[in-house]
Amino acid sequence: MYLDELNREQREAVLYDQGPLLILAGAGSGKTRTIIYRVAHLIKQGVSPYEILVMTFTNKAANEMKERIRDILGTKYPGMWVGTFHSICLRILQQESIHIGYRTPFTIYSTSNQDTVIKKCIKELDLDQNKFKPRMFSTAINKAKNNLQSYDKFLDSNNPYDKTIGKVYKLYQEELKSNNAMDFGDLIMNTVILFRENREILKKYQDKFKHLLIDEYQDTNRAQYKLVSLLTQNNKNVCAVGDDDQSIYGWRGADLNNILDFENDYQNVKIIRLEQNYRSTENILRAANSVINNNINRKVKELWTDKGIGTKVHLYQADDEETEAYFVLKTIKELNLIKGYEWKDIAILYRTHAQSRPLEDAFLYHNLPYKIYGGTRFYDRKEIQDILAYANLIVNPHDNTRINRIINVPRRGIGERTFERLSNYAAEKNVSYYEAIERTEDIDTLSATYKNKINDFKSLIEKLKVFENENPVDEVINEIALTSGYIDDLSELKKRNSVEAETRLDNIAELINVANRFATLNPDAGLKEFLSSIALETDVDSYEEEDESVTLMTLHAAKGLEFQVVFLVGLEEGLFPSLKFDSNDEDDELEEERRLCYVGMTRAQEELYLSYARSRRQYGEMKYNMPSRFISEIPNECLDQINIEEETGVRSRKQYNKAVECNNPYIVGDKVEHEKLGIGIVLEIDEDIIKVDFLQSGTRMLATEFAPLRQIKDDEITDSMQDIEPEKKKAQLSNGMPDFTVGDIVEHDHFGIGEVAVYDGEFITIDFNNAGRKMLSIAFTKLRKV
DNA sequence: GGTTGCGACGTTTTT
DNA sequence: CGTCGCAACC
Repeated sequence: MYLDELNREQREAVLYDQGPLLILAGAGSGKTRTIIYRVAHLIKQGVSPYEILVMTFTNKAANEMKERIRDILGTKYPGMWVGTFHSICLRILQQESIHIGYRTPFTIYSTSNQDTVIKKCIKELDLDQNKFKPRMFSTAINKAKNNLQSYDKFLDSNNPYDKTIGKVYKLYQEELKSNNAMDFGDLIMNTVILFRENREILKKYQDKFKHLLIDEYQDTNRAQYKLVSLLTQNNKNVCAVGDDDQSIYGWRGADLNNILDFENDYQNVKIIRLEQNYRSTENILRAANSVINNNINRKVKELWTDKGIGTKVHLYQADDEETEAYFVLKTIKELNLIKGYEWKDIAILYRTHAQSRPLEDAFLYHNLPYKIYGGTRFYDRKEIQDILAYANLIVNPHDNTRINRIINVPRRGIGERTFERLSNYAAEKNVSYYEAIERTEDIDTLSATYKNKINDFKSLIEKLKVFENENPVDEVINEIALTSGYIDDLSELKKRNSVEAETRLDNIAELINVANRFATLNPDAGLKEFLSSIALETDVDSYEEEDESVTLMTLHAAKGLEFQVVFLVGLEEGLFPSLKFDSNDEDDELEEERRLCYVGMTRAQEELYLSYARSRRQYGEMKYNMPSRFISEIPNECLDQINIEEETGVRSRKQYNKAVECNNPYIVGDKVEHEKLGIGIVLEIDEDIIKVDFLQSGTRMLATEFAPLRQIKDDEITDSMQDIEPEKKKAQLSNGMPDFTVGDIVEHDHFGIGEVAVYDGEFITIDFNNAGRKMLSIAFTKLRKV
């Protein structure tokens, strides 16, 4: 009996019969299991699969659910709707598109397509292209759609900036409509509009879906929230599952209040908390719990585990991003060799994609198999977008943006002027580009030569249309690549630039593979379905557990996954948490960063490594960041500091066997020798000025360019030099600074006056009146009690 | 009409 | 450090 496999709370959630149910499921508490068992139970109770709707945020989660429901019931239920918010809405809209003025099939515009259209709008509105970047508008428009706001609200605004947004938004929307295209935001918003304006259609779906289950409810935005509430107006069988501590999509419009206010939105809500964590050891969980405990805006809960204490959370301080990468590499090799972990058991998580590069370099150089998820997305590659533009055109010929993209790709002599004449005609007659193409004879401005060229393009598309009717999708893609001349073009290029052309050809081959897999799995589906499915697909969806390689991904992409070993790298102020917070510490955005940290830490089952670098290249220049405040939020007894001081510096840099280029050769903590002033330690660095604390003569500011300084290597250190540390500490003590306690008012030479917030003997966190919160290493900091 | 070179600019995170 | 867009070149 499947109920035996559940704990008490999980079982209660599965058996709870009618009415709104909120499952607050902590990280690793068996959330997915609970949902699928609930679905299985409903079906066993006689609920038809047709009456169940399960909505998730990622395709990966949706696929996993489908698979596990099938496993547990032993049959496949094709009638059950399980999918992402976007795919569910797409499915509804494709059936009902006529009611909102769209033709079926319409096309979906991804982020990059969106930018293309917006760029065109900016041009058409004659806005200063240096001042107005497409990104500003796409951000604003997406945000508006997430909040169900139309352009009217912006146009009515008194704020000139908002007015401009309104103008672009409006034109953009008209452009989409005439291209018969929708962007991601439209998929949700238009479904809500459809339901609001057509009561009988809404009723149809309300009647159909007797049970709604929503995964990751904490990530719903206003539009998604509205969608759920419309569908559940009459029958309140809504089961929302989520964890407010794992809400990490605020920037995408996710509203934490949707989950925090669930009890107020519905009457007689049953709340079930899943607090037993089945994933991590005690040390990891305690560390994660105490980090997230610093958030104010949350439902208080405390996860527990019976997995045993486990090893402590490891902390490593690196000199720079390269030594950090080397540390990760070295540790992974040891874990594999000594403890027997496999590559696939290990993940490296970071805040931004850019951080993957040094790791990738190190892994490549030392032959460690790895796989990076996300980043430059496969479907965003130029050649893929080009081929898919043809495919989309076959399905939806009114797609002007895509005609524009490929009418002369590869080159077929239809230049800018020719295209302009074509588009002018289309604008004049108020027809789509493709309709204009069908009527080239009417376009007086075109000479016979160019009419012929356009006609050739037309017959290319027409032939592909015929081909598409009779062939599976992978062959259609292949045919496009061939007959468009794209392959020939690349083969030609290959003679001159073999690497570039080679990878592009490989990518096209991979696209054909993807199409082939799709055709095999969905024998009844055609090109239209294939295009919809990949429009909503991301790289993370292709994550495969069987892969024999180490996983690299962003923290966002890691949600929902678990690994035996997790490295969380780049824990530095300014990078993670990413934004520069001034004095207003308890900020929504900071709390979201902290949740992200919590998500990352709770991915680990057995070993968790945290690391930060004292210096890091950002935007091509050296930055010296403080260790992340999140580190100081972890209790000391859970932490195991691998190196502070003895293993940093020259030695590990040498081990990495690579010259570190940098204008300023010093980093904080380096030991240096001055011709006259003797031996000292670098305290602070500001561009090419460094502040050095000399043993004999106190602190001095020096210009690295002129000062007769040299760095002392570790192996040169003589007995007397090794005493630098104890000497320093003694000096501090004799200065009348026995110890600090929280609340002490202190003065720092550079940051000024502040109040001690956290102090653990090693690091001290101070809220400076002017400089904000800083965490400083006590060994390198001169502080005076005031 | 296409290619190459230079300067300005910028980074979270994704369906 | 890269990429992107633009301008001058072939």
